[in-house]
Amino acid sequence: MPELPEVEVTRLSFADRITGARVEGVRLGKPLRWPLGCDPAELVGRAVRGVRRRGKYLLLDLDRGVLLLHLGMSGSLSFAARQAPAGVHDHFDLATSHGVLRLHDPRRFGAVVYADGETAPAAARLLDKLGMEPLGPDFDLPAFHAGLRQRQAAIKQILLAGDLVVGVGNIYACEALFLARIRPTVRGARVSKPQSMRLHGAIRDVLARAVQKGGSTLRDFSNAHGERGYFQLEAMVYGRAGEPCRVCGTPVRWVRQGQRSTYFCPTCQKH
DNA sequence: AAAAGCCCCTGGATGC
DNA sequence: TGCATCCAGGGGCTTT
Repeated sequence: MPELPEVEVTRLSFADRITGARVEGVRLGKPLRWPLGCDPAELVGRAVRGVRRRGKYLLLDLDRGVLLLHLGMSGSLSFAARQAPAGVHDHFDLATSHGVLRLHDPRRFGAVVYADGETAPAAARLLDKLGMEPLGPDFDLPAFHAGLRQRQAAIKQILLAGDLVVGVGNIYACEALFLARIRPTVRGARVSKPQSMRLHGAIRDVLARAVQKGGSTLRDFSNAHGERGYFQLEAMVYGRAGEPCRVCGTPVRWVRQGQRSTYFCPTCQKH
């Protein structure tokens, strides 16, 4: 579910309210992708300094240490003064003096990992290989183009890999490639300078607009207030196989790339 | 080194 | 109604 826009929308929806809170307790449900990495009791009493995002990870800064949260495919966070009793898919609660932060994640591909700092091994293992932040000042066009040129993989796979640019998942990779008029199967090494320039702009544009719309809610995503996103209504190709391209009318085509679905317009995205 | 597959897990939609 | 199959927003790890 959650790509960069959904993670950022989630962050914005509770960061201010949890900042300054004191941890009062932790409740763990069924196992997530990785173990927490510390005794939950150790977290009690610590203060929440703020919430940052790196790629699709949320970093909950404590006065000592950091909690890395990842929403996986089906995760969502809620933050409320009073939470209902935990449901079968609520696998992590962080009770604080300002309210309870709860991770709901049916598929349990998500994770909550404690590390003594973002450079500590438990965090660095996950964060060190991440690429450029597409909405940040470090999303450098020459570096992006050079990074693409040295790879033989399909352009869409390079975007999803996250080691060149982070946060672009299946929906936004399809959408950005459509906006840039690039065929998802083109090898990175064959992407021209004008194409990578368009793609660089399209990634920023589509992610920023998605944040504005509250993200995409395909099934059940909602921010920490329980509000849904609406960007899916503006999708040009994602999930629209067989439907007419919104630009030229050609039926949108579906292909499989590395066990993921890819959608594109064969006319608008010639190469 | 880079690319391609393999899984982790649950649930909803579809088809017979 | 019941059961099988396929698909789903991710990504680390293992194998080529």
